[in-house]
Amino acid sequence: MKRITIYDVAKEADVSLATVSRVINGSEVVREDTRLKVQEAVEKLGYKPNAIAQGLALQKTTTIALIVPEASFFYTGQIINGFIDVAKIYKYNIVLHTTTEGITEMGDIIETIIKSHVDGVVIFNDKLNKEELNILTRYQVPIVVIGNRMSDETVGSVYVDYAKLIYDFASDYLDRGINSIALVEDRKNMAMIRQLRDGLEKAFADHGKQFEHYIAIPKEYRSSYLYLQEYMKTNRHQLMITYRDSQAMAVLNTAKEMGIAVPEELEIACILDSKYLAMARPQITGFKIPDYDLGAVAMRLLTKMLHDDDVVEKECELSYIYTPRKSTK
Amino acid sequence: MKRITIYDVAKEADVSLATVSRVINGSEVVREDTRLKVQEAVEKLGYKPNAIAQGLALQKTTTIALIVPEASFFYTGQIINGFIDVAKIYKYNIVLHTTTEGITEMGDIIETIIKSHVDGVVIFNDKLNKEELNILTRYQVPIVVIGNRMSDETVGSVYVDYAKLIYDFASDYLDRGINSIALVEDRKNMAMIRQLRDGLEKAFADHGKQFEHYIAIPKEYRSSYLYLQEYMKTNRHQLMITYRDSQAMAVLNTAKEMGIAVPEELEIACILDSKYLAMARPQITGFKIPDYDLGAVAMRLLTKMLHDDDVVEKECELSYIYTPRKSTK
DNA sequence: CTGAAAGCGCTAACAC
DNA sequence: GTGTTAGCGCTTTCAG
Repeated sequence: MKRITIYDVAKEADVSLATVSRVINGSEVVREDTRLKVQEAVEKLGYKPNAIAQGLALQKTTTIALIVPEASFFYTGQIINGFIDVAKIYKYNIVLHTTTEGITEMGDIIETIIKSHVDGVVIFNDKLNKEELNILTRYQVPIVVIGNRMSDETVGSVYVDYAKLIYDFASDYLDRGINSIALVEDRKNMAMIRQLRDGLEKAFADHGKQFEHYIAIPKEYRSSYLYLQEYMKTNRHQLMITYRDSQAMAVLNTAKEMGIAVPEELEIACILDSKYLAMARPQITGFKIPDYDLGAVAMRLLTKMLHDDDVVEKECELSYIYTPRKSTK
Repeated sequence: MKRITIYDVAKEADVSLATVSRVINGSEVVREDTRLKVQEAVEKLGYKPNAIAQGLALQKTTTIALIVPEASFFYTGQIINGFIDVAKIYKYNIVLHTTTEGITEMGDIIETIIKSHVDGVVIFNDKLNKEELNILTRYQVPIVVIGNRMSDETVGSVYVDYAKLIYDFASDYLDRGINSIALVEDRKNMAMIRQLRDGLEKAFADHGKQFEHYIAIPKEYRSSYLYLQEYMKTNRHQLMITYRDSQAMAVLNTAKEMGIAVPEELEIACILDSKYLAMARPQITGFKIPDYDLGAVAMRLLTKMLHDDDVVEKECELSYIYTPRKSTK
């Protein structure tokens, strides 16, 4: 069965292919009865316009590329969900790219994106260097970055100010004289951690102190849990802040094993909130990061950049919600 | 800056566009010096072949569509990861579609998929009726289904036999005279639950008994946790099996609150294993479902169907790994 | 209101 | 070896 084309429809309806094209694109200037004739033919033949050919002719694909890191798919998943939901509204298809450490370099992805002539790209990735964005820009692909604040002519961004988040949080503790605060790193997300560290250091500096307890989990440890067990044998803090839920749970479990009372002796807070935090006992304090919204707003911003020529607000800061639970006093 | 085409390169290198085409496609029959001349021009101009135009000319897009449910993105995320990893190997792009309850009907997705002329589609979705697959088949799009066993000329499938999984698991308990077994449903994944129920019923039947404790969580409950608390006040079982990790944790937490000893008085097992199961205390028994592999094998199967004309094994059953932990005796 | 024809960028016979 | 040319399926002036 040969795939049927606009030409077949034209013949069937006894009109020119130009007319068929007008009908399927909802052009106003077609007489009612010819429209019906065409629609019947379309129906009868089961014709579906070839998006590839349309893309070629129109010089636009109505698809946009989304780049995310392979890791931490739970958080990423929400971003994708938000993203796709609004992409749908605007009828955009989305092609998904993931950057796998060592396997798929960003460069290759950029390359295929350029070749595929997507209308725009949204990038949620830490290992993001300006260089690569510039290549995209050179090929005039509109870009929205998730997670990093940045913008210029063709790039917009949607982000949460993690530095401010942790600055405010820690300052409150420092105000109350609680100084032994530790931050558990996450190698998977260095840029994010960078921000957290900056915020924390600033909070300490503003209190005339210096931040010292940055817990970097050595590469050789398979899970942060194993290392934290080790670490907590010889180190005690009043507040431990982790990036991921799994790290917070590791700290909590270790504390339990060691008979450290949470939150009385040790308080725990996690940056990235998740439902699992609420399932732990005691429930762990977290910050609701608007992951879904990051995706949704990014896509929304992109459509704006695609359609409105006038200047729009290219930097969107989204806010988090502090969600105190039982692991903090 | 006008997007530069094969024609520009041809002019720059002073050859015909056919030659340029040969070079970029690695045709052997080009003389070395012309090849170099062309490559220089490509480099100088920053030329990237237009995949859309190639798609039109070649009648193939090297992209495949992946349909997943929006919900439960953790498990889904792994499938996507596996899927993408092997798609990369074969240089396929992937366009992602999600079926949102009430918002995006499968029908619409099928429609856009047909229009976009992807080379194949992989579907991981419960609400999957044969009807819709047939439409795809009619337009000769090769399909691989994840999760349901089925196949014919143009469709293959990759799945785990949940019925067998739970049959074996429950039988072992029944053999030992443990009959009070309950299954917690999950409304999000009815087809899966159907299988579990079938397996359980069969196990009971084969032991001359009847399975009775199917715990359906009423729609009005926001979280299964709230309902399970309620339920467990008046119902006691020896073994409770849940589908998701969150449900297992809800059962565990409730048991703790009520002073029910796990696993002494109540055993808990979860079908879909996750790292969170290992973080609970006691750690919860689960079955490692090869989610990543489901995605990877599906994509692998699809490429086979795309390239090899000869018959291949169209049904792949993947096996789970029983992972006993502290919540079972 | 409708048709003819010129592309969109690239590939693939078919010549030379 | 390399160039010419006819599509791939659709959109869009430009005539009529």
